[in-house]
Amino acid sequence: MTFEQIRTLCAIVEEGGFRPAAERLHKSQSSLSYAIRQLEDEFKLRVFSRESYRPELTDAGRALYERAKGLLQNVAEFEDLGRQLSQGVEAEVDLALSALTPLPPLIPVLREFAKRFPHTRLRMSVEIFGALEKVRDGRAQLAITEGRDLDPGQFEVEPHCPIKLIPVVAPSHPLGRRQKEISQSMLMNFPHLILRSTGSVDGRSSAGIMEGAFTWSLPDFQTKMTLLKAGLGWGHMPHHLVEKEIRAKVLVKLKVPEFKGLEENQWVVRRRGQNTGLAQAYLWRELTKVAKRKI
Amino acid sequence: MTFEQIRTLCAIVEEGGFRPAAERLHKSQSSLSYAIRQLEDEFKLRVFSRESYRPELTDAGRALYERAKGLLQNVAEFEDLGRQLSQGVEAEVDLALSALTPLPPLIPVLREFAKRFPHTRLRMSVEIFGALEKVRDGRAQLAITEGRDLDPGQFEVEPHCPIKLIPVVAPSHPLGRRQKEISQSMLMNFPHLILRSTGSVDGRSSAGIMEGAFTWSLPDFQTKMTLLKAGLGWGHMPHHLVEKEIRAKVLVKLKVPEFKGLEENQWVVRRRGQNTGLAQAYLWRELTKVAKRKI
DNA sequence: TAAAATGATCGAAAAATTAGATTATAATGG
DNA sequence: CCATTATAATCTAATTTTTCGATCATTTTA
Repeated sequence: MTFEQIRTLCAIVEEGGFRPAAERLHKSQSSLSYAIRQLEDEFKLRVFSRESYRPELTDAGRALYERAKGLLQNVAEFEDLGRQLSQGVEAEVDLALSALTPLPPLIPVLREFAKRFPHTRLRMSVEIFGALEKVRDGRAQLAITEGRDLDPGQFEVEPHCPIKLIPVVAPSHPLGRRQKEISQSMLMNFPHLILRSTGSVDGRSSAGIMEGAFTWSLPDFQTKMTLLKAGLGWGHMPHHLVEKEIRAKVLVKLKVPEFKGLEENQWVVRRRGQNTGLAQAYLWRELTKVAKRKI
Repeated sequence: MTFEQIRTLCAIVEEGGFRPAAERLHKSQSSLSYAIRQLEDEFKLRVFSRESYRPELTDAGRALYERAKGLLQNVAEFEDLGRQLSQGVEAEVDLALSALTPLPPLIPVLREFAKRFPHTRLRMSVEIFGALEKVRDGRAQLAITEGRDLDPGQFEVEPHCPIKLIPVVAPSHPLGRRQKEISQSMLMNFPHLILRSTGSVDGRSSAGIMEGAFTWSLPDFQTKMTLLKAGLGWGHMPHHLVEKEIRAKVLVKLKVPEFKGLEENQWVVRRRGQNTGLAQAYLWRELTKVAKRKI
C-alpha cells in the first residue's frame, strides 16, 4: 500500500471522478485507474462500484476513504514538519526564565510563537540565578534573567524590564510592627528568607543584599511567600508578586534605608556565535520587543 | 515522500542501524541507504549524522521520527481495516431494538463486539413497533423485537426473552386506590398512555391491548414513566422497567383479569437471503445466545 | 594489529509507475 | 431517437523508481 494510492483515492472521491482527479494530481487518467486497481488487488475488494457511469464508493470504499482522509492529513503534517526543519526551524527551543521575571507580559508572545511554530517544542524552565549558566553551556538558547557585568563577548544582551525588589514581612512579625527605620544589623536578628540558587553560583551577592546571621533558603517564591505571610521571617520579593498582598496588608514593607529603591535589572540573553534557528530568532526578537514596550 | 521511506526511517531508528533494519524489512542495506537519501534530498536536511560509526538521529531526524511513528501506526490501522473489509467484515451494522428490550443483558455482547470488530460502526436504534419494518426494507440487518406471525420465508427468527407487560398506575390515581378487580370498560374512563409507533404499523393491535376512549401517545418509556408516576393515566410497562417503582410503591399494579399474565414474546430477527458479513454473523450468534441464557 | 562490521556508492537488473491510444459504455443535447 | 460527448478500463511501450550485489572507506572489536 502506498501513499500515492491513498492520495489517488481521496482525489477521485473529492473530485467525483477519475478524469478531474487526474487533472488535480497532474497525472494521466490511466495512472489513477492503475493505482486504484493496485489498492483493490492488494486487499481483494472493490473500492468503487463500476456498475454505474460515475464511480461510486462501495461500503468498503467509504470506510477506507474516511480513514484515508485522516492519513492524508498526517502525511501533510509530516511534510510540513520536514519543510519547517529544512528551512531552519528548530525541533525544540529552550528558554530559561529567572524566578523574578513576570510571566503575564510574555503570554501573548508565547501564544503567537505556538501558532507560528507549531512543530517547535518550547521548553521553559524557571531558574534562580541559574538561567545565565544554562545559556552559557548550551542547555538553553535564550534566557530572561537578572545579572550584572555580562561578558559582551560571550553573550548578546538586550535590556528587559527591571524588577523592583521590596523587603517585606508579615504585620504580625516584630519587624512588621516597627514604625521607625530599621537598620541592617537589626535585620540580622531575624530569619532571612532567600531563594536557593538552581545554578552553581548562589545568590548571596545579588543586588547587594547581605546574608544575615541565619537564613532559610527556599525553592521558589511560592514557598517564600507562604512563609513570609506566616511571619516566619523577612525577605525581598519582586514588586509584581506582592502588590496585592501589600494592599491587603497581608505583608508590609520594611523601612530599611539601604534597601530604598532596590532594583534588579533584567536582560534577554543569548550566546554569541550560535547559529540561530528561525524559531529562536523569532522568539528573541519578540522578547526584546516586550522589554521595550514595558519599560 | 513515500510510506517506504517512513517505514525505513523507523526501522533504522528502532533496530539501531541500517543492516539489522534491512534484515527486518527483508531488503538489502543499500535499499535503505537509498530510501533515507531520498528523504533527505526531498527536504534538504540530514536525518542521520554520518560522523560516527553508528548512525545517530539529528535533531531534525528525531523530530521527524517522532511523527513518523504515529504515521506508521495510522498506516497499520488502515491496512488492518482493509484486511477486515476484504474478509467480509462490514463497515457498519445496524441493529434495531424494540423499546421493550432490556438493555443490560446486551451490554457484554456489545462490549465484546466492539473489541472484535473495531472497524465496524454499530448503529443502534430503539424502535416502537418499527424494528421489524427496518429489517424488512434493509434499514437494519438485525433486530430484537416483539411480533407475531413473522413470515418464516422472509425472516430468520430466534426466540429472545419474553417481556412481562404490567398494567400500572400511580397510587394517587383513582384506579390506584381501588382494591377490587377492575374491568376493561372501567379503564376506558381514564386516559390510556401508550407509545407512539415509530413504524408505519401502530401498536394498538399489539398483545390484545385495546385502545380506549382516549389515549395519549408518547415517544418513549422514559416519558411514559414520568406521566404514569404523575398520575396522569394508566398504561402497560415492561416488567424490568417498573420493578423498582412497584417495590417503592411509586406505581401499583392494576388488577385487571384480562391483563393477567400478559406477555410479549421477543425475537432476534434477520432477513433471509442476505449475504451476511462477519460482524453481523457474530452479532446474530451472540444475541441468540443471550436469549437462551436468559430464558 | 588483524579481523569483522558498518554504511555509502556505483552499475546493472528488476519492478513499478506513467502516458498515450483504443474501446465499451453511459450521459447529453438537439 | 440519434449523434455527440464524456467516462473509465485496458493494453502496450516508455520511463522512472527501486532493488540488489559488489566494492570501498571507516570504525569497531578481539
